[in-house]
Amino acid sequence: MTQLLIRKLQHFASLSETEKQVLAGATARTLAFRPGEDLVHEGEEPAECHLVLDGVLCRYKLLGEGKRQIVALLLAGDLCDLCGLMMGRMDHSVGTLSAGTVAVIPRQMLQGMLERHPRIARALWQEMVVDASITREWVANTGRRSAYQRIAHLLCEVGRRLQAVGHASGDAFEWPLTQAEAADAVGLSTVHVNRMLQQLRSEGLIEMQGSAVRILDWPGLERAGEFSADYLFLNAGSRNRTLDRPFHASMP
Amino acid sequence: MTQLLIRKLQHFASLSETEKQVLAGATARTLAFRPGEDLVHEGEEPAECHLVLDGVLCRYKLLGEGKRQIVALLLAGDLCDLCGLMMGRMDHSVGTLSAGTVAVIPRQMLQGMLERHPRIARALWQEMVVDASITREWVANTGRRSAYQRIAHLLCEVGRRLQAVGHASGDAFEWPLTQAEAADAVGLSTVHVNRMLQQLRSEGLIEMQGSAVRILDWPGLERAGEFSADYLFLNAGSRNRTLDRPFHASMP
DNA sequence: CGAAATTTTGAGTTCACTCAAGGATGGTGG
DNA sequence: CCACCATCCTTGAGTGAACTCAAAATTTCG
Repeated sequence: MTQLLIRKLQHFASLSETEKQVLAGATARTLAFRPGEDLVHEGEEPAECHLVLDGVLCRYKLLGEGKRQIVALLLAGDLCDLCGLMMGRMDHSVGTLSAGTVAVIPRQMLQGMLERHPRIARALWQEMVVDASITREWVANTGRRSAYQRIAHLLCEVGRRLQAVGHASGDAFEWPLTQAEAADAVGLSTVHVNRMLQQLRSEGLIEMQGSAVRILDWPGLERAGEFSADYLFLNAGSRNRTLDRPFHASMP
Repeated sequence: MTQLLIRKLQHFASLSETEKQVLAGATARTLAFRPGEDLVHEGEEPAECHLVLDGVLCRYKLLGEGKRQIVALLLAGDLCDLCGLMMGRMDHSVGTLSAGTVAVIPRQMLQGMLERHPRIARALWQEMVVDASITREWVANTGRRSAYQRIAHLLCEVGRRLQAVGHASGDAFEWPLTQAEAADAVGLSTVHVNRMLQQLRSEGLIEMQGSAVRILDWPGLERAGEFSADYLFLNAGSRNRTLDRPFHASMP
């Protein structure tokens, strides 16, 4: 259940038994969702914090003339709206792309964890640092890579992240995006996404059947997308890090 | 000196006198820089934490074929490499765009503040949340806006942020970017940046002389760039926020 | 003052877009 | 179980925004 989060946070900070229990008990309830729903809207303060258990969501922004930009994908283990609770207002919306479930963590619960469990607070902070790192890579992706590279890069990222949380079967995984949604994620038109996917398939790098993808040639795909997984911090042990001791944080 | 940081962090959390003194004493020394230097490189762990006092730096990533993408601008009051200290490794490089100075905060000092001053830790966290919010807007900017809009948007952002830290004189401020650098920031070619700037000038929205810009028509420029300052959280008071009480965070 | 960097201009090219229509797919209800 | 509808994917042709290359004009700086 919340095992996902615990496992993930442990990447950053090894947690005590007590802390693990606190985390495990943090979930008030779970919430099932279908594709096309919105969890929070830009400008609102989220009522609670949502943790993805299953399925895929996205952070997105609506721009002029009906344009949309997806600015992040939220997979199992990701927190949807902690930033909104931190700042009192969401700078973006969160919507669902597939069916799935989220765990709901009441804000008092979160507040309590932050106050009483320094290592949890630290781990949550780091979780958000990784989120920011991914967003920076997206800027580079949309800003300076060709259409072909962008799509390859996106495939690599989703694949590696799903593998990391155990939501892939070997090199195959559910592809959570329609081509229109992929277009909104990498800043291309739907038609062009279609053509780039066809090219990747014809080159034998990937294989798609229905909503399932299989990466046939990981090195080839990573080369095609200039992908290096470093920015995902998937293997960040808690060792050898500078700011690596208990600390506190608070509000007035 | 570090007044900049104090003022900024106070946006988020009102600090006690003790905390302000701690912050004021956090700076070990200052470091002057010239354009074209690098503070930290991707992959490294920063030795210390740098706070911009004056001048402009950028976060950037180098991609294949000599391409470069600037993923953030660092202005007075911004922290350059806290994320690197948090994660033990930088996911990007930090370079200077102008001459200026940074304050150097030793990591033990930072560590001590995080351990002993919850509100400072919280404020630093929020500082990074705002950084992430800006990066998301950059994804939207490069992904879904026209060249004309991107340049207008960048001008608005830099102007508003410089105004917020008192580094603008009314509607005029130092423009810290060459056209090649602006191109790397918004994902365009140098030549096209030049043409878009000319267009903005000919439309009477801005005025440039040397490295100084004046915004002649704020509403017009914001309209041109689909700009809304919300994502900058410039006026985020500490009131009415959910996670707004002391908390702690730590490492194993 | 001269060298280097930056900005500007022009012309031709290309990558990705738009528009439009035809297939495929999948879910729903009869 | 099949028919239907909606959504999604695919294809083609023409267009356009932004790119590249190259060179001239300007500014900056030692």
